[in-house]
Amino acid sequence: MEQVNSLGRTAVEEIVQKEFPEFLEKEEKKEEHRLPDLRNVRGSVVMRLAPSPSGPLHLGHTRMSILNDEYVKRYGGELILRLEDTNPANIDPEAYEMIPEDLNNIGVKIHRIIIQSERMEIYYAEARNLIAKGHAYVCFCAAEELRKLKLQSLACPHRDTDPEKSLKLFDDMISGAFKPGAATLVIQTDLFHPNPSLRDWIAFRISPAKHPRTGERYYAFPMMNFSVAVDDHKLGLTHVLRGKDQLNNTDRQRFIFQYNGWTLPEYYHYGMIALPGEKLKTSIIRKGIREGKYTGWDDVRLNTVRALLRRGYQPETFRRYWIESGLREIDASFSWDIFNSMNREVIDGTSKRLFFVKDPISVIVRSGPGTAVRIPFHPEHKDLGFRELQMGEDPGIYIQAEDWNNLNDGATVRLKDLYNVSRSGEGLVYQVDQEFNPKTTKIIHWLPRGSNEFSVMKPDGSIDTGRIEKSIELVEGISQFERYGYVKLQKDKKSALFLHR
RNA sequence: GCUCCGUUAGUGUAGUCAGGCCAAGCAUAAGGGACUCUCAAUCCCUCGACUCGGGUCCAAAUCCCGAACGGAGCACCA
Repeated sequence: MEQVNSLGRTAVEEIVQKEFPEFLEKEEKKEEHRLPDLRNVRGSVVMRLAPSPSGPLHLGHTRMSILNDEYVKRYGGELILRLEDTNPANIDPEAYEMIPEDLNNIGVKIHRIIIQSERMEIYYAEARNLIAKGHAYVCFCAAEELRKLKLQSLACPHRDTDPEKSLKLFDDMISGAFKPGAATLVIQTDLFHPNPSLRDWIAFRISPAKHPRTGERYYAFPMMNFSVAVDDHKLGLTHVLRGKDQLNNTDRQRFIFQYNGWTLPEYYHYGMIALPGEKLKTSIIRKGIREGKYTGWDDVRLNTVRALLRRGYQPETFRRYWIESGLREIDASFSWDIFNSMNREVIDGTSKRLFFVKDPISVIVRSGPGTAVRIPFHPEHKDLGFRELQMGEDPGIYIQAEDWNNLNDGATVRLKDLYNVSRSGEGLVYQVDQEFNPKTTKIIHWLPRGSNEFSVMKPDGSIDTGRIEKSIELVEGISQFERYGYVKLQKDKKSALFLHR
């Protein structure tokens, strides 16, 4: 093995090519992760994304977005963005714009946008339809009361109201005859259903909050289980991808399909993904932004799509990650290690290298020749160009405090791409004719005195300060600061956002 | 407590529907090495898993039963 290794890569490849061509072929067949086929696809598919417009999309949303997009692209058909704004109390008017933007930015193609608050008459009509068939009734029980009865499989006093009267009561309800909380429309299912959460469930409730889009036009709003079932059918969905947390809801919605004789879409319930770190609820972030704790929805500390894109994560990375995660029903935790590694793979080849000296200390190099060095922006992609570090007359340089502290008196270190120096007291001394051996001499990066001040904002909220090469003027976008990590440069060229190592 | 779902290495997954080619593949992490004037990238090697117990079968990660563990739901939220 050692012998083989000592040959170097090209030599080994040549030998393998000559002697064992079949190995190389096998190598190329390396399979990409592929999503499983969907059941019962007839020609094309119709699928949907159904976020509630309570804020912009976050990391968790990208999974369903990418998966749906992938399948629609595979089979052809339509991807519908359905904004579920039937709870006026939980709507951010700006989200109607932010969500399509976020989707577009991660490369998800939306064919049609549906807004539920524009479809209220449809829901009312379907509700009347079910009431008339005796599948729903207007209930005046208190929330607690109804819950208690259901747990005991007992009917509430309003369950037997005849359809005629229920229809009248429903019209009263939506036109504002009852106080908030006083009346609901309940779907009749089976009081003896073994799963208590499937017994008679609420389809409409009164919501007095002013709706950002419909104002005070509507007084009673459908619950998601009702509007989702109606829309999934009316929009002709063939396949529905949703989280496991929706399993009970799927079962509830089946009743609507069954009562109407509608054909069910194919449902898939993928497992929950635990996002590491504190789970920040949209409402908490919004509050934080208002109070100035966060700079906005794209604050580097947040896991919103806009924050992650701003830091330099690539649309391709989201896609690869979620395709690899697939549709499994197992709960898993999100792995930043793997996510970052995928992103690194996407960006490395085009990320220009720069020296960023964190916590710089200024030291003098005695008897060093004033000189300039020319370094490629990328060690393997010389076509990305070169940058220059100019020592000039000033014998002073910056190195990282950490590197200085690790350097014993008399010890030698390599100033990358320059020359060797050794520590002598509080300064460095140029080492003439010192042969450089990377195996024994540690390499550190450095900057000529006079380099620009710079700071890096990190996702944990901390800030690294230091100095950056003047040639940052020639670089934009994502850069790799050597021995530090990948960052996204800001337009001002005075700061960057930390991406990952 | 009730209902439903799941359980492959530290992490993410392939394989499970149609049992044998799985003494379990890939990625990532970790350790070692090659290369390299970055602690990056690239390349090589190593480490490491079918939750447990029964059953069916010539043969089980794969089918059946049970247990344990984990998760989701049990809202006039979505």
